[in-house]
Amino acid sequence: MSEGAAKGFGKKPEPKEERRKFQAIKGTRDLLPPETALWNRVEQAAQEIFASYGFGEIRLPIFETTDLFARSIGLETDVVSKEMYTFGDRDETSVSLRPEATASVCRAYIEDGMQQLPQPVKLYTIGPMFRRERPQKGRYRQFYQIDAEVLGGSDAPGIDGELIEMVMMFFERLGLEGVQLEINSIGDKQCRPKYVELLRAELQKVKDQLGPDSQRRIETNPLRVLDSKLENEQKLIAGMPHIADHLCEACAENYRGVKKELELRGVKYRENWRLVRGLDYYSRTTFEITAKGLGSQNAVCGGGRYDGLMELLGGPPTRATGFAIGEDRLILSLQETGQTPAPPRRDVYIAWMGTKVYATAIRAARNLRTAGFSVELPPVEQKFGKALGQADKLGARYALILGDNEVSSGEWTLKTLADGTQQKLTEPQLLDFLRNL
RNA sequence: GUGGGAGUAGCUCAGCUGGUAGAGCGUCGGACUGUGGCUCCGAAUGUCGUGGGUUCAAAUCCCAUCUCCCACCCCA
Repeated sequence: MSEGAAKGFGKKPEPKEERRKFQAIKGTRDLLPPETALWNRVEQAAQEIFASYGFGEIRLPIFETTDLFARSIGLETDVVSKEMYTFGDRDETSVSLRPEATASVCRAYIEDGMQQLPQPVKLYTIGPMFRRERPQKGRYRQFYQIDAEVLGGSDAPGIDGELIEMVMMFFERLGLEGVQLEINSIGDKQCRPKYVELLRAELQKVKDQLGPDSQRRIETNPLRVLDSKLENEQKLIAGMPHIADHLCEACAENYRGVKKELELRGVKYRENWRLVRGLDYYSRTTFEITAKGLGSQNAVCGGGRYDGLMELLGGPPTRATGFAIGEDRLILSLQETGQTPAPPRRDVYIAWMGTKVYATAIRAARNLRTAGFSVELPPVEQKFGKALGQADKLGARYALILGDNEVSSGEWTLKTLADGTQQKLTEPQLLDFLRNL
């Protein structure tokens, strides 16, 4: 081991911490069986469905230079200004654990020359993100996102429509309950600034009736005031101008197109003119999907179009749209509505006794496993009654009984745990029998 | 970053107005050394989240701190 690798450990004297209990860092957690089976099921479904829409998987670094995120997400956003895990690398460059995936996908698109591929390029990625927030229900400091992006090509509403259809299809396949899609258009570089000014002016008129947070946002980000949940602000906000009435013709046309696309695809949506996304790079269509059983952090998916981002990152002008699913929340919702995975089972538990049969037991286990069965082979000899007890506790379907009698006669005993019946089978018969279930 | 609630065995929790820990479940062992689920018996495991204070005496009262949960905020 190099000296450098050891640096930083055991530096400060630790007086009397001999029996220190280690625990996971705040906001992080272990995912254990059987819950991990549910995670796998979700990720497999995503892979299958996304593949059917022509998406390929991209695997990305978990950390990047800090300015990639600062540039794309926006310096003023909470995510960048106070929630990133940022540290200096050995050579002083500032790097950050990724708080989301879109910036990295765009970086990769440019860096790996994906403009050369047939457009649009459709990518998805699944993995952990990091944000230093106060944990609560459905919110962790390390959380998982299932992310999909459509890069390049046109801004045809069909692209947004298909993307949204895909998530909805995914949720439906999983049996997610209480799914609600909300959409909005927040305009583009042409029309949004004008609307923001108008909104700011209107908000100024009622400034003294707003709370301190909203007052501050009149200057920093008026759109966010629309997001406020404060009871006494609702009436005022309801009277504010709607962005839909102030979109430029191109944006308005595009928004109509997206809604038409959703209707064509039978996707139910609700328009929410107050839906504003928190990340700077969004433009035009934005959407959010909520589901049942989630507490106050109830968005399982958020996304939208970000046509200007690629240029901002030094790439060619490239249209793009995408979404991120909060996998932790998705799974939470599935669990809250009763989708609990069964604990792992064994097909066959091998109850062997007598050192003479051990070799046979090992061979049987290997052959059964090769044939695709889940097999438990106790590593030491046990009392017979206990072995069956273990088989029972592990939820095994069959117990393969191997003792002197079986080995000498060549007729093995297979016991069905559910009803207690037994049968004698030769080794080839056993495999046949199990295969034909 | 700001509030509220909670930390006692692996899990769920009891422990009244201070007298240095208990139940159920689970785990393991036995009754039952070639037939499991039931029943019965037995065992192990806690510096009572951590540190300090009050007291002859603290799981219990006081202060601090950490962690978890929920909400604000923000977002997936």
